[in-house]
Amino acid sequence: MSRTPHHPTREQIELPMVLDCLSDPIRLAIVYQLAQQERVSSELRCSDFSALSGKSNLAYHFAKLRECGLMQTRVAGTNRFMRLRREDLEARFPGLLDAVLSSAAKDAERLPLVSGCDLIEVDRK
Amino acid sequence: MSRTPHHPTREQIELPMVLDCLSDPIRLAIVYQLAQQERVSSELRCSDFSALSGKSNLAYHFAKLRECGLMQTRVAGTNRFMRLRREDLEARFPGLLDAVLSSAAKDAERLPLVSGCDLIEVDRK
DNA sequence: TCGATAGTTCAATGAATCTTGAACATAGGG
DNA sequence: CCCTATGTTCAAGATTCATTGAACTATCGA
Repeated sequence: MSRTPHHPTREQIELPMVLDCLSDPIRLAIVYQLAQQERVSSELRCSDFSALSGKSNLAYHFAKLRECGLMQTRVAGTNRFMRLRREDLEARFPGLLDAVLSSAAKDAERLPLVSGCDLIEVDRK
Repeated sequence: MSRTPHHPTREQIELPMVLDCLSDPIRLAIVYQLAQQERVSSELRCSDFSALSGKSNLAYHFAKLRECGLMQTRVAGTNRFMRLRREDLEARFPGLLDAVLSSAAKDAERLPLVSGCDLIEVDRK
């Protein structure tokens, strides 16, 4: 559990995998919330997403989001801090992430996008 | 077989379904080829995609593309003419389709995007 | 009317996916 | 040093998905 999880390099990011990752409502909500958080701190803990599903199911979705290159995990003590790989995504597929995010924002009422917690208070490390 | 297949209304188009549709390489290739074709005629027959897979598998993917609102089918005799629902997509999720298409174009070598037939000669009806 | 063509529909199979709970590993606080 | 909190991993289940071939429908042309 101590090693940093595997992430693909920028060039290894594949379009179908990215789209497939974003097509799951829970993962879309995770990415959406991470994007919202970028204005404040750019990182969130796993437990910040507990409203979306159970721990073990979230770990499964986190793994998929890492494997497809959408986000990165930094291990710090017993916490994992996740952040969007925005620069890599933008270099690889310009405009794609923002187009998906603004589409998701437009449909916020229909999607399980983080009911309640708009922005999360941050005070860490 | 004579009735026009079901299509969702503009407002019924859902983001996760659209992304899921586009995450399949064959469907992405279909959409990509339809977009290429827009410069010439905006419509293609089912058989124009026969390089991608067999007839019955293509019918399966066409159905998914219709159900999620990405394309429309017009029945004309024994042919079906398909075209992108670009205006509806643009109204619903502005910029999304173009972002995906330009991302696909950037990765054209990695994707099964219509080997060979760049643009298809059109002379119909 | 007969035959060929264009697509769909159906059934079946194997693969992949999502979800859950239990067990596990690791770090931090008393 | 124990106890707790944070996440991961594993096994199992149910569901969905992609692919294939065969059967079918409907239209057009000779």
